[in-house]
Amino acid sequence: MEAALKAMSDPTRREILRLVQNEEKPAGEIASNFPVSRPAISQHLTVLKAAGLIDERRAGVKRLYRTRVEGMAELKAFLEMFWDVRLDRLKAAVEAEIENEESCDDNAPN
Amino acid sequence: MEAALKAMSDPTRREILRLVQNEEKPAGEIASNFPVSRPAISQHLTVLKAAGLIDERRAGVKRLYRTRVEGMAELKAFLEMFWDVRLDRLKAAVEAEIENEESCDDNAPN
DNA sequence: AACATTCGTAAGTTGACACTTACGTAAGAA
DNA sequence: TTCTTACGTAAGTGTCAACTTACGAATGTT
Repeated sequence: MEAALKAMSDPTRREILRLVQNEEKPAGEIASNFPVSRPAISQHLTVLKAAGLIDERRAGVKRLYRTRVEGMAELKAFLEMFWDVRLDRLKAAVEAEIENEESCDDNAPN
Repeated sequence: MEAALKAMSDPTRREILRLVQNEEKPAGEIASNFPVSRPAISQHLTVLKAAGLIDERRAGVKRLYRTRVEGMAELKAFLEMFWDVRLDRLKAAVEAEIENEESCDDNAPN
């Protein structure tokens, strides 16, 4: 999960995920969409695979990649959980913020 | 947005976000929850603030932090869009909830 | 005034990371 | 077999990020 979030934090890897979202694509074709070298993309694919966000399949001399739905679902669930705690409080937080803008009291906590 | 995702990819910063999710907390109290030094946490707070994920307020000699709901909502909307849920509706709903704090209906459009 | 508290900032170190070029490997074609 | 295609891996480099200690700034207290 930690690895998945870190993998997602790189823009190149996010674009890779987008490219292989619905269809398998060979590494070379994926790399052709980026200005960096093919080995660089290969390393990104390794990171994504280790994070459980993509699957690899060998077809002859090629290696086909595609997003791993389970991994994406796990990451999504983690973030949903992360936000759900706040969503409960979202309304209250906004309301509190509005009220604080109105009455500027000198709160001295502690 | 890039900054927000990168900020979220660090476990210490995620824990900080969790700590200040509902209430303002001074920097020192936040730092007391971690094994690293106080300046390290101060730097994390700077990163989170630059990413728009937390707000800072000065109260006397202290600095109070808490999550910035707009920033979190933006990041959430971005990720929702990423895993291709048709979330134009939810995004609009969240934004409406932030701006139209008057009409607090509990729409949960999934 | 002098001092204490709370905290950010400066400067330096270490390790991780994204990238490069060079090379190795596996599969199919000639 | 030999050659070519499609890759990953190794090794090295520059940059950035997370951390440390030392110090300074701002506020509150005596």
